[in-house]
Amino acid sequence: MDTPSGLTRLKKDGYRIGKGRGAILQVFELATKPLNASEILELLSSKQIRLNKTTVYRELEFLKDRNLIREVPVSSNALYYESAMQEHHHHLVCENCESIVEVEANELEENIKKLTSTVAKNKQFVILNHSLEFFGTCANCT
Amino acid sequence: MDTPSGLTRLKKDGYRIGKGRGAILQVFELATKPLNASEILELLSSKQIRLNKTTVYRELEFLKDRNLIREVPVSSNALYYESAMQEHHHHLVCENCESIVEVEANELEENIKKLTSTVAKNKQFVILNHSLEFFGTCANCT
DNA sequence: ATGCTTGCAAAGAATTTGCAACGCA
DNA sequence: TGCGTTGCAAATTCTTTGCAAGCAT
Repeated sequence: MDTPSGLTRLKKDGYRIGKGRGAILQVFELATKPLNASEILELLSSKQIRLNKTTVYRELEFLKDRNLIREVPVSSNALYYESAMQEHHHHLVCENCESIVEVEANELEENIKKLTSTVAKNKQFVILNHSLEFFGTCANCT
Repeated sequence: MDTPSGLTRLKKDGYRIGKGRGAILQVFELATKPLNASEILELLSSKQIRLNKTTVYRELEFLKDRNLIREVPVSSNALYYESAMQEHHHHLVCENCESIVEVEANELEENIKKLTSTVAKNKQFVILNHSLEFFGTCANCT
C-alpha cells in the first residue's frame, strides 16, 4: 500500500471534496514550486476554473492545519505554500527573476541533522522542522 | 580601525540622519530578533518616538538597498528585517508563541558550505547567500 | 539655501470575517 | 437532508505613492 493522497485522507476523515478543494489539491500535486493565493487563482482561471479568493485563502488555511500543505518561509508579503506530500527539500531563490527552484535534500540532511541535535540541546528548543534556502542568480539570469 | 556604523557609512555617502532614520538605525542595533514595520513602530512609540508608518516602510527599503539591513525569510505576510551588520546566523522559530531566537552560525557553516558548492554546480545557480531556519517549540512553550 | 527626509492622505495589495446559498455524501 | 463548502461584500492589515512641509548639512 502506498501513501494515500490528500484527497483520500480528507474523505476518510469525513471532509467533503467540493469544487474549490478538489481544484486546489490538484494544483499542489502538479506544482513544482511554492505558490501563493493569487498564483493559485491564476493557475485555476487558466484552466477555466473560477474560484473566489476567499475560498482559496480559507482552503490554504484548512489544508495547512491538516498538514497537507505547509508554509514556505520567503521574503515576501505574500504567504507561500507547497505540498507537504513531497520529499523534504530546499529552495534556490533567484534574486533577479524571483523564480524558485526546488533542490532535493539528500546528503545535505546528514550535516544538518548533526547540528540540529546540537542546537536543540544548547538552546532547549524542540526542533520539529527546518528550512534551508539559497539565494543568488539562476542560470537564466546569469 | 573597526567596522564603521551604519550611521557613519550613510553620512560619508552624503545621506542625512533625520529623526526617523536615526531612530530606526538604533532599533536595529539593539534588536536581537528580526523585526517588521509595525514592531518597529511599537518599539519606537514605547520610547516616546512618534514616526509615521510611511517613514518606516520607506526607511526599511532605503536601508535594505544600502545593505545595512536585510530581509529575513519567514512564514508571514509581513516583511521582517534584521541588521546586516551582525554575524551570519540562523533562527529558531517557535511555532507556538511565534518568538524568534538567533543562533550563531559557527560549525554549521562548514557543512553548509560543502553542499553550497555542490548545489551551485549541479544546478548552475550562483549562490550569494543562504538562510536556515529551525521550527519547533521554545523552552517557554514546552 | 538646497535637496534629502518626513508626514499626511489616499490608493493598492493581501488576507480575514460574517452570512447566506449551495451541494457533496 | 444535514452539514461541510463556497461565494459575495465589507472590513482589516500591510505596503506603496504623491505631494507639500520640515530640517540636516
